[in-house]
Amino acid sequence: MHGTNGLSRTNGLGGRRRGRNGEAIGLSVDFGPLAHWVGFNLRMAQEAAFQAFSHLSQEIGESPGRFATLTLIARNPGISQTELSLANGRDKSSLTPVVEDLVKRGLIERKRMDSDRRTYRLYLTSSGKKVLTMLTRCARRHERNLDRVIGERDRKRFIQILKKIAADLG
Amino acid sequence: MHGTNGLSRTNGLGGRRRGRNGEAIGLSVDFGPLAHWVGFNLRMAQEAAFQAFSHLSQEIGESPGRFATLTLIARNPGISQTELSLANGRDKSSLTPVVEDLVKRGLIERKRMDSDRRTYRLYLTSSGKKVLTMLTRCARRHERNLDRVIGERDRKRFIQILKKIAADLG
DNA sequence: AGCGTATAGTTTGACGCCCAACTAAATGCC
DNA sequence: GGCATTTAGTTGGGCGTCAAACTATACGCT
Repeated sequence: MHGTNGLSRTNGLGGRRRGRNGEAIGLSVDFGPLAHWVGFNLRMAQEAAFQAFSHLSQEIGESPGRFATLTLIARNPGISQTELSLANGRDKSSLTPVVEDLVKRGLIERKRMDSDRRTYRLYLTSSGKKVLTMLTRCARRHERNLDRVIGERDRKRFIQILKKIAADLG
Repeated sequence: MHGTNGLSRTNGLGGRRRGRNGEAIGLSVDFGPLAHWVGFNLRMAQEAAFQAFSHLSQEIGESPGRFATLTLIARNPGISQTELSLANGRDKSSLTPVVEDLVKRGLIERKRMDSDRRTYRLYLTSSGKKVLTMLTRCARRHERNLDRVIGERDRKRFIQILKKIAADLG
């Protein structure tokens, strides 16, 4: 160890680098304009939140990506895969393997429609409902953690802004 | 088309579904608890912002992921790959192909250290600086768009909260 | 009825990411 | 000096994602 290691990730603002002879060194990194930009911080926050939820949901043996999918099916029984993928913000092709897996594991059911034999309709099975209940508990715990970080005062406004970003840039 | 299609993505809040006989249908989707949860909205916002920047940066023929990497090298000349990956919030192994590509295209330079022959030090080349300048212009445009959506009044606080989430959950 | 167009879902290929295992080099301890 | 431990970076496997091409159904117009 030569003194160039041991990066601290703690200081949220890009810390000053303490260049000796023009070289950059550890212990703090200059984030430059990244520190003030929304895009970068949005990515870092999302990543951190996702990781945290991922750990929680892994405790009950479910992948975090399944959660939004199951919730949306539960709230919109009979939803089609395309509608689902739009609501979930993913390409419809990404949904194919997910749906396959959920069907195989008996968490959801797909039915062909009579009137339009192209579309499927998706429904939660009772075992899917059980899993969703557990995942939801998990998510609530996660949300409580986030709420503590954000603070009750700013929470509503914060979510409003997130929604606005998703809507206006979509 | 049977009336079950044409999902509207516009209404940010999970709209009411208009179930006829218990079936869910298009035109609006019930997001249930997802609508109020930070995690979901964080993901949607990040995805939207990323997509938007991706389109902008593709106009100048660069992948959006390169941007933070180049900026961090520019601000911290001689940074090591591990430091870089930490600052950037990615696994160090993800950096290997990126660095390879950037070196091959002449945007950065790697030098072995004499004192510790395991670590590389990364530097921007002059052509790398040119590319970064273009990318930065691009990013500023992107940020202006985001600022318009967020509003100048909330911007500072918003970024503060994002930073706090990344720091506290990291 | 028939043909062109639109739509639902799948397939394929590429990419970026993580994690775990690995190699090479440095450090610490005896 | 020698050997266990730590560290920097790479490799390989797997996963989730997108975009484009594809299949099949449905719709509209004449």
